[in-house]
Amino acid sequence: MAAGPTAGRVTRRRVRTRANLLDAAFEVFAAKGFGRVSIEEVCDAAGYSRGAFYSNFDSLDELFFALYRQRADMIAEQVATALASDGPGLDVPAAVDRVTEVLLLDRDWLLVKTDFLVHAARDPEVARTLLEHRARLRRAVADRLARARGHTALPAVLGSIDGAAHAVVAAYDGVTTQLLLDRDVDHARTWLGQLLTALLTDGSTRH
Amino acid sequence: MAAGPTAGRVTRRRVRTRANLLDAAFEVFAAKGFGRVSIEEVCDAAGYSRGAFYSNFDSLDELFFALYRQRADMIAEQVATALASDGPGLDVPAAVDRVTEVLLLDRDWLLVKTDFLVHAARDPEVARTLLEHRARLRRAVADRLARARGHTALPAVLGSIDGAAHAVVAAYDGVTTQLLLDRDVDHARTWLGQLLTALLTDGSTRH
DNA sequence: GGCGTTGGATGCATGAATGTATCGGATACA
DNA sequence: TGTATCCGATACATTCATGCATCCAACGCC
Repeated sequence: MAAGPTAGRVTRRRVRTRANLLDAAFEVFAAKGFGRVSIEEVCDAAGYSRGAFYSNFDSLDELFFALYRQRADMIAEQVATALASDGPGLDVPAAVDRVTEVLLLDRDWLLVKTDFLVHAARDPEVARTLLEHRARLRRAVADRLARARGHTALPAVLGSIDGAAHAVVAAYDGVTTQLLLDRDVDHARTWLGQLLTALLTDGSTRH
Repeated sequence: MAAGPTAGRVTRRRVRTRANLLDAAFEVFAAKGFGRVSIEEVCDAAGYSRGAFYSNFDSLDELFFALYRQRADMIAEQVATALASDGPGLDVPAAVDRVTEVLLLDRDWLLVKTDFLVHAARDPEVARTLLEHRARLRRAVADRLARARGHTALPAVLGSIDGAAHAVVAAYDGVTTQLLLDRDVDHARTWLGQLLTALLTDGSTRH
């Protein structure tokens, strides 16, 4: 952890600069990628000097980690609230629309998240954080599916509701990859909708 | 492009060192990630000095690009042959097994591929190369599905055979992400099998 | 096997990023 | 308003990677 006062004295100024550094870092990381960003670039973008940085963080890695947590928490909350509302029936298209609005909101977040994935893939400690985030998303989905049980059928191949939730996250990951490459957000949204429909609804209409 | 002889004279030695550099680069990139690797590290791993590197490549980026093309071609070919064989009927579990054997062969390739994705996401030129690779995979899958038409039903939500092929690749991407995080190859294989089954076969058995 | 060409090794100069130590100004609290 | 503390700026030393220019050895071709 960074230095910080031993306990009290949460200086107003400090939280502001910390937030500014995180915001600037998000921009810069999204634009150039974690591996190609220097500490100084972040500081320049935020309008501070390196002294400010080292006063708040120990390394770029730590900043990156903090940044991910901050944004991931935000997203997870938004998804949860987007799914928590309305009754027991599951209107798949409507629910999908609401969720994709959040999950595929901006490409910048996907870029940063994928950078973080690459990071996590080589550090089990970091991986745990990312897995937790995914678990939160899954839980939100599973909760929603559980309330819809009996109203809507699920494919048996996926096993439990938990399996279905896993599938939803996998579909999200798959569409993310495609979106990162073709930059077509609208197409990604409809495509994710189709995928989820294929996975979650009765697919008896076949050809 | 790197210097290289003006035209002829493809020195035997040259191709060998180039191949050695590429192999070493694969190891090093997989282990540390593209963003954290220096030219000298690659040279050390390959047993050459930087002079050899600059004689064969102009930059780390170019080496990385060449490395990706090399491996991607290999994989695409393997997948195509794994799917081209046997008759018109589609035995999903068997086909899936054969393909996952290739696609989820080693984690190192997935690591490098994801690094490359991050790279491509910020450079449309590079993205095109990756999209071509994915298109080749899709085509192999679509060809296989086309031959199975009439023998097996496909979900209508996915639209055409091409849509189904897209879905297969998306599932692959989704499982890749999960595998990078939990490092459980066996689980990833069975999980990919379930997903593909859910996407491609008649899901009339529901609960 | 000799000779001209090519490939790779070595040494050096340059630029950039990092981390730290120190200093001046802002901030919170009495 | 005064003062002790904290925060961020500046300057510096150090390390590291890069790219080039030069040199020796291996190679291909006759």
